[in-house]
Amino acid sequence: MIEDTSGPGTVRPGGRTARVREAVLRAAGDALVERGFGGVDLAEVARRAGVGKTTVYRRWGTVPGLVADMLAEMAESSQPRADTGSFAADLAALAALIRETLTDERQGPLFKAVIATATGDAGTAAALHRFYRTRIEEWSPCVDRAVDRGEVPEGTDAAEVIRFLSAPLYYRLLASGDPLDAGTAQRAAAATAAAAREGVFVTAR
Amino acid sequence: MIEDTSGPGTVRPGGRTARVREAVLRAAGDALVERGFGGVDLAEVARRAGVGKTTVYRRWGTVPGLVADMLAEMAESSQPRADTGSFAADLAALAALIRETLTDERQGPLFKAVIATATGDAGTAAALHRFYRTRIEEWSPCVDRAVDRGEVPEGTDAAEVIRFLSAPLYYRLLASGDPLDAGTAQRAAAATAAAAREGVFVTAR
DNA sequence: ATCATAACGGGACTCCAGTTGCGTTAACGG
DNA sequence: CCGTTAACGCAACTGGAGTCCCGTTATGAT
Repeated sequence: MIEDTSGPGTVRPGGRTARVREAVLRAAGDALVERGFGGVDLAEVARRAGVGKTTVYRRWGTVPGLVADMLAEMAESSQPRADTGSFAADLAALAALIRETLTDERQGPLFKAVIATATGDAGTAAALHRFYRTRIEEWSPCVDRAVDRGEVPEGTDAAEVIRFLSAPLYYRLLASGDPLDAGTAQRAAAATAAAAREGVFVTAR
Repeated sequence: MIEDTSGPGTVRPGGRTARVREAVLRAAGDALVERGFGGVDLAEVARRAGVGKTTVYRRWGTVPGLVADMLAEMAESSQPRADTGSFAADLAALAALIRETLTDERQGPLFKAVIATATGDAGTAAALHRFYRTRIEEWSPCVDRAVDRGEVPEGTDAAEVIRFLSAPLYYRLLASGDPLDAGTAQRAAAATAAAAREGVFVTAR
């Protein structure tokens, strides 16, 4: 199975192909929000995107394939990062941002559907993990600055702090079903800050 | 659409019906573990359970319907609760137990699949939320005892403590994909204990 | 401007998940 | 033990998701 990369075997990501991808990903997102993973069929996505269904089946093949491509797209658009000058306030801002995202009328159901898809497909799972890795890296500087300011101990694992902050919100969204109110976000920030100050997230070295 | 509950309209949960339910739920669990939600069709479940597929379609109708019934079953079998005499140790024991469950070869994939199913079906979601409510209530006494011993402040919300303890483990299982190692469970316990001691989970009253 | 071909689109076709109709089994009340 | 009927099982049916074939469009290189 050796691929011939010589000759005029070019790829064509421009013009029409890009437009088709954009339209299909948008339609797929709409379908996921409305029906969730499981209620999406590619034929309908194709119709709503104004695209031949053969195209969708050929390029993406399955719903998980489509979702994986969506996640690659989502990982590129970056979020604004807070910089208040205080560790606790930075964490509170991030917790509030995550809460707003997960309670958003569109984003909430979309994240649910995407995560559900990832539970059953290795490729989608890999794309999802890449997405969270980039998001976590974007916010890590908040923790690193807090270390520099002496608010939390040297050696604190920034990524682990962000994960612990996010976790309670995702837990409610996906598992317990308890309301995602502002108090929960505040508690998540306060709990993470308290634990970080005590050195719970210091990496053994 | 008024149902006639009078007359000899009896329900028959005994004998054969119970055996069929047991066989079908087990087969459904196996299918969920192997293929995940999305890769399960009721016809195959019926075959593996040694049961007519009409029966499965009539009693449960859809995969989410089946999963909701599984969750009702799961909510009944209770877990052993630790009682070490120390708040930190109790939390560590619970964190370790959750970690073992989620990394178990069968339970891990099963929980993933069940949660994925719940994201797309209100009935399954309700059953899932009931499941977690009962589990959280089972472990709440650990926190209440800690309050009695004066290890954490009066007014600490036991359910919220348990949720915060569980969350990091579920977050890794479902979202970030980072390894669910023993250290993570320990950090979850330590972080929750630290936050609880500082009164983060004290309910405003 | 021209050409080779990557990528798209329409429509017929297939296959099987889910439905329906009806006969059979066995649970439960008497 | 017997009768009623809830619940099950078999087999035929159907609708639409996913596949295939082949013609069309338009991209990118020259």
